[in-house]
Amino acid sequence: MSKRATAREVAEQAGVSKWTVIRAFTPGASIAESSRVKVMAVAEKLNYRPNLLARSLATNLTHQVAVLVDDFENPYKLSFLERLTLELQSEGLVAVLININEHFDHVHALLNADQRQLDAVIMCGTAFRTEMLQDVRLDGAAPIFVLARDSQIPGVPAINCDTTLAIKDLCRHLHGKGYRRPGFMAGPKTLSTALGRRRAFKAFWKAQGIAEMPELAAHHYSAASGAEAVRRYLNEVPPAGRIDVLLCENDVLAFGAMDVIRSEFGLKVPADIAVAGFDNTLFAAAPAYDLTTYEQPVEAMVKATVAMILGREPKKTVILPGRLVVRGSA
Amino acid sequence: MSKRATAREVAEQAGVSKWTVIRAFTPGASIAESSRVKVMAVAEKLNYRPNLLARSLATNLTHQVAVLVDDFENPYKLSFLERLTLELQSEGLVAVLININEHFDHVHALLNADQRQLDAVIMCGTAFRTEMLQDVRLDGAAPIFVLARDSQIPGVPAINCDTTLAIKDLCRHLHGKGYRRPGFMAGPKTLSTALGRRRAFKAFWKAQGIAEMPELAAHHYSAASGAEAVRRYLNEVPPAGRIDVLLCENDVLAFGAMDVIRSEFGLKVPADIAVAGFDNTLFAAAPAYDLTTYEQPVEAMVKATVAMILGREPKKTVILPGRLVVRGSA
DNA sequence: AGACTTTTTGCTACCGGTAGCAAAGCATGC
DNA sequence: GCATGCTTTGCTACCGGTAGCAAAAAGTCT
Repeated sequence: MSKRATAREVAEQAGVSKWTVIRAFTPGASIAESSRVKVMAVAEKLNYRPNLLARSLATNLTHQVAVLVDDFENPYKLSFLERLTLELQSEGLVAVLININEHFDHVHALLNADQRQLDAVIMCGTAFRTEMLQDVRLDGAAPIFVLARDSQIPGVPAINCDTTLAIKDLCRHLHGKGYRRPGFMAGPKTLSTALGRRRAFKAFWKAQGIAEMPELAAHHYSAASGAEAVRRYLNEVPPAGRIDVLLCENDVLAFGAMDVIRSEFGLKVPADIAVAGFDNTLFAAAPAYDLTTYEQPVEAMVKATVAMILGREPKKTVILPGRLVVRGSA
Repeated sequence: MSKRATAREVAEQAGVSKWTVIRAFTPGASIAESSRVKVMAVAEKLNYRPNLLARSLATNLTHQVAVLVDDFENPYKLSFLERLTLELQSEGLVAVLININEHFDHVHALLNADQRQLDAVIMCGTAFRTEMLQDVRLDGAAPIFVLARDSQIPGVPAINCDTTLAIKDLCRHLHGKGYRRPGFMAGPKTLSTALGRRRAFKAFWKAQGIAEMPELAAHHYSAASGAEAVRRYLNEVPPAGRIDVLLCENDVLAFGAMDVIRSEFGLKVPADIAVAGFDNTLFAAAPAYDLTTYEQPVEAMVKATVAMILGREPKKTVILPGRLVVRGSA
């Protein structure tokens, strides 16, 4: 009794061929209303539903999309996943969540996605190295999209927030507030996204006639790394020579930085050192942090990605503007 | 050129039958070393890899597991997802992430998972109502597991932290610290998990001769709801009659509560009102909150779940002990 | 009623694998 | 040289659908 009913079984009981059963379940198929009703009654009785696996094999479409994630320390990723799954599901697609790590890297994940015949691959991570992808031969494989990050790979479109504009907006705000000794906290150096943000940051302040810009390096995108970087800086630099504002590459780094600035050094944010972040994580709004930050247009980015996956929009890199969120920390 | 190579094509080029090609890719299959080498060379040349979709259709095993999530506001869910995907992937399984919401409820998700022939369903959510499942007829469908929550459904095992023990541990700690006017903040009332926690809380304090225990009701498991609940309470109750410690059903509620207690009412935590949570979210350790909380044994829970999915362990409800994490907030 | 059109139904071939049987290939013992 | 047993290979049937053609049934017109 435990086996699923198939179209053939329904057909037998309804006294039609299995193709008529299939047609009853295919919207727009040519079938007489009378036999549709008859088939549906039997299908209901036998609890029949079409096997999507078999359909996928025949149509070469799985309606599944791989989502590669490597950064589970950033709560921001959760809202991304929420929006993304929501948007995919509303289009009849489903997300296959793949955790990228030392044991299962991007190449593995792509080959796996390919073998599973997934319709598309969304790379939604931070730490991956695009060079790795050059070596993979994926002839008839699923199209790849890079979400919330730049893409260096030819033919692989990126869907990203306009970070140059974002950094400029943030810096303009900070400059307007009167800060003149800016510092920048960057994540892992090898990443191109980080490079772009840093470049924009330096360019802005140079244009304001400010050349000195300490750079605090965080090894990972985690609060602990942000904390460590700012701890090192504050231990090295005496109060007189310190920065008066710190722009962090993302909110999580900023949280770690604020924790150390306040708890370990007894300094005030923003009075002694102002702090700004990037992402507008859930916690950024909490009074405990009250972080000035920049919000990525998550919904628009996700919609653009899904539109490309569905072929509604041409596959090409899209850069969307975000929104400056001013709060008390800077 | 863009189509994927199939076993048949490899077979033709290698001068063998397609079954020999398949055997070359099947560990432990009976095949001569010489032909294995020959096949592999051609496969490499044509960039052939077996089509897992076709395999799934034939074997009735997809090696995919549905993970239903409905609570994307809790950063804790992210660490759960990380561990879960890691564990699944290490066993050759993959997680299909399904976002449960008003438009796509559990019944939809289960039917969808069934049609996609997924091997198992993990319900990893908070707000779903188990009653809904009673109506679904899933004859030969995938086994369902409830993770990090109780299960009321007969035949559906739960893998959960021992919340009764947890609440007792937490309360014992709070009592030991001298608190005598406890309050409890509960999430949505209809949920059985919430009921269990509340019951354990009341039982403990009653045993200590304390009968008065205000209950602050949060409508969702979100910081905003936690904030709102505590705001309402503090506005209603004059300082003299207030609780001296608040145990929240999860960390996120506790964060919201602390925000309001400190920022809106200028009270000190723990001096005026101590606060404790549940989950040990990433942010619980941050100096800004420094939250006393209880850590669920995520890794053990996830391992137990996957072991049952793989059939290594009998499918039955498992309750695992967690760990009290004492910090400054209580 | 017969010719013609349109709708409905059944069919073959296929998607790319798996399962397990039967035949072929090969080495060994007598 | 031949029976014997093991390894290797090829085969048919199948998993549960889709695609599109051909035949059958129903409807329309004169």
